[in-house]
Amino acid sequence: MKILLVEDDRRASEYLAKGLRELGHLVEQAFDGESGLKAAETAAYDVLVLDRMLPRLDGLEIVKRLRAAHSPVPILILSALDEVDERIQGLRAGGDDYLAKPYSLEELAARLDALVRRHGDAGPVGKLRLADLELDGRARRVTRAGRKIELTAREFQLLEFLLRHAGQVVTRTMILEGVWDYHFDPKTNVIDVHISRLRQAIDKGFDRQLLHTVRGAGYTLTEDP
Amino acid sequence: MKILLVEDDRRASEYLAKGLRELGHLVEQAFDGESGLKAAETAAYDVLVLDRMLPRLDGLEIVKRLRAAHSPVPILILSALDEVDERIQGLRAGGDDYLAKPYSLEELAARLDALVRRHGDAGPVGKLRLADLELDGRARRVTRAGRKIELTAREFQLLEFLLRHAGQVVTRTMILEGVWDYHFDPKTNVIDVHISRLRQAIDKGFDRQLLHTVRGAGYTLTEDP
DNA sequence: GGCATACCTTACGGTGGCGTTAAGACTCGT
DNA sequence: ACGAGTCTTAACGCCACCGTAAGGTATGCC
Repeated sequence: MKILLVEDDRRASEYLAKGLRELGHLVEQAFDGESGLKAAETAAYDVLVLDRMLPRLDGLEIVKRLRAAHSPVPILILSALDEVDERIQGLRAGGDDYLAKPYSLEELAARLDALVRRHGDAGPVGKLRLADLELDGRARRVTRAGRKIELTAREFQLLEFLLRHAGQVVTRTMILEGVWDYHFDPKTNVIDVHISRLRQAIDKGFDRQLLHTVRGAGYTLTEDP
Repeated sequence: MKILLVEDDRRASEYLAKGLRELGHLVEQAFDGESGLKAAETAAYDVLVLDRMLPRLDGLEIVKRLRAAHSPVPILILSALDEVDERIQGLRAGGDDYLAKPYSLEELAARLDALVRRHGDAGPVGKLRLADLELDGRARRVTRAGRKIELTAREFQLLEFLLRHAGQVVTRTMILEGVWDYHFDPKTNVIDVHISRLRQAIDKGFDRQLLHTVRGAGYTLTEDP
């Protein structure tokens, strides 16, 4: 999923970002409150991770402003302090969860999963499914009709993205932003190539095709023909 | 670990208890506040799970009394409500974490683990097993297909960590945190080396490989090919 | 039908992730 | 203080994966 991480400590930020990326998430970073808020307002994230103490604009202040603007995005707040009062302030400001340093990546990831799940569809943990195609995020495993399918990292990300938007048409631009984190047109056919490979992997040899092209628009993953 | 579960809804209690036991925990149950408090005062638990609303003695009241008696035991509070005020009250009373219904067993278990870990002692030791590979934490002994396998301390820790996350992908960052207790990137290939050695030890000479690489992500221990 | 556009497929070189080996640093027990 | 066992670092080679390009195929418009 797409995460905005706002943390001024460069080292900590890189560390968390790397860890989250390893887990298959798409992470964008901001290093001060102001740019963090701007990013949160501009792009669509599945969840925000905010440090409590930030230069230029405090973490809690960001939360307040976003909530004032009726942004429903789930927010997790990081803090150096494990004081009850700290946590309470975080929640009162509109944060959805709270994690005290030193945080373990594992716990952070688990809470993010839980937050996002609670906020959206209450699907079971990390499992996406369409017809007989199943994707397990935690095990990084894809099966179709029970048979295991080997995917590369990119292919996996792509499939995950498509599954998250199953039934709707996803445009190339959406894919570029959601999977590659490109905010511009690369002028190449990267997407086509990966879609092609993904198709081979998940649809080849099966009767019912799941990955369809919508000419002029993009692609869609659906079981309806 | 040893868990005290105080929940008056019989059905819910049984469900949670069963789930936690399946995860290898030792669960004792109380069905009203009074007996819950008494149990908490008498026996030593690794963690308490309290329902917010309880007959005879409210969950929050139990927390307050235990804290007043300087009991350090970590406490997680369950509640039907996800209101901010509810959560705040729980924390203010001295609870360490808060989980709103509907909770998933998985999330509950994860939070309990996190709570206990944060509170000090490292994980409990029991027996872990995957296919014909068995690890006995107490005896510090590993066997595969009945044959003893000699491991160094690090290798043992590493294997234990992997076994605890059997079936899911563990990233390098997770391993660094869980096994080395590094919260930064050492920029070396320590992990690779140890994985390599561990592989030699547990997989070499066996038909079915258990330790698999997930390129771009990390490693996974699983019996599925 | 012809043309243009959009899309698909295949091939290929570069990159970087991974595995292994070997050598040096460290730790602990004697 | 020495040595055996263990941990970590570094070097090096391999190969899977990614992205680009190029040529082929389908689709829609006139």
